[in-house]
Amino acid sequence: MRLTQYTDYALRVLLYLARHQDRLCSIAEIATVYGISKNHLMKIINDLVNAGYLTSVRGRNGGVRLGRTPDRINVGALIRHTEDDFDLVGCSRCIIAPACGMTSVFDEALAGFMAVLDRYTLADALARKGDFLPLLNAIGPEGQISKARPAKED
Amino acid sequence: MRLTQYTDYALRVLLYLARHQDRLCSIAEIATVYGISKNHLMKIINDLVNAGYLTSVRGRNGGVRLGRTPDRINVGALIRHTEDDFDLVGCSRCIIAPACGMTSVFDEALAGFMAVLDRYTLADALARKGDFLPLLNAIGPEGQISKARPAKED
DNA sequence: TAAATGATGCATAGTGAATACATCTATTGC
DNA sequence: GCAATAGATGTATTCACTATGCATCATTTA
Repeated sequence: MRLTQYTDYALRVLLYLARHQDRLCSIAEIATVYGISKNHLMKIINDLVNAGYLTSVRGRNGGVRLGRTPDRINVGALIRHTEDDFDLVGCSRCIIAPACGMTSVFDEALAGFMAVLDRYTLADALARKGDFLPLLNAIGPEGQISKARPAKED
Repeated sequence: MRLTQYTDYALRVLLYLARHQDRLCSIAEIATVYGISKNHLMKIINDLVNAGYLTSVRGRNGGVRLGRTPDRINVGALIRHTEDDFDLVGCSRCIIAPACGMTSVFDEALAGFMAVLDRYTLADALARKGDFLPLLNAIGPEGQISKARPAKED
């Protein structure tokens, strides 16, 4: 059971921008920090821009920033946006589906899952743990992680 | 967000066998009824046999049957068995993971999801909706569905 | 006007699941 | 005891989806 990397990256972008609300960040910068594909990230960011989560500025010295404050970005709503397939098991291809009691069980389980996510905003997630800026700042110019700061639990 | 077809098929097998507890069913029979790969199904069924969910009988006139009564087959436990990857987003590959507040949010959401499934057994699922045997019986010898009985909601 | 940066579309590659194939083992019926 | 049936197991191939790469266009600013 997994969400797509699409959702993963979208969250990382939002978290990063939430920590840098004072300035514009270029897509190249974010891609380098996380060590992921700039091209892929660009598509995700465009999607987030179109959905209103981000604001983009074109041209020289351009970049992106959050389109709303972190307390107005709901995690559940975001995931509903980035994940489009919530057909947990392939009921659409199963012949007993109309009389199958599992469908309602899964519906209820999914509702339980989303209910938790709906309770949190990006601001809540930021507040839940310590600042991760030191981790981001440990990234070298080529995106490699400085081993001086091992990733340990706080 | 999806579970694997592996889980999907495992559930279908259990539901089918729960409706035919009076006799042994061959893997070929189950594969034909659902119109799915017999080879793939065989591996899933073997897995279920090894886990104690099913009992198998080799040789001529052999087949499989439930290894426990439906009320002792917990849906949550089953899915934990058939799904081995619950790393919803790729936290293991994200550098801010140790300080990221999303991990605990996802842990909580996943717990909410599994909590619902843990509350139900196969017997509950069977009781939730009407009998689907008529649907299964509408299958012809080659596995095609008789269109005389459209799949409508009860 | 050139450089930087986002926007967009298409082609390619990687990954993992599903499927197919082959062979072995066990049981039953004749 | 032999042949047929049916499960057990391992390997290889196909397929779908995702991620990535590449090319090009659009926009802004120094």
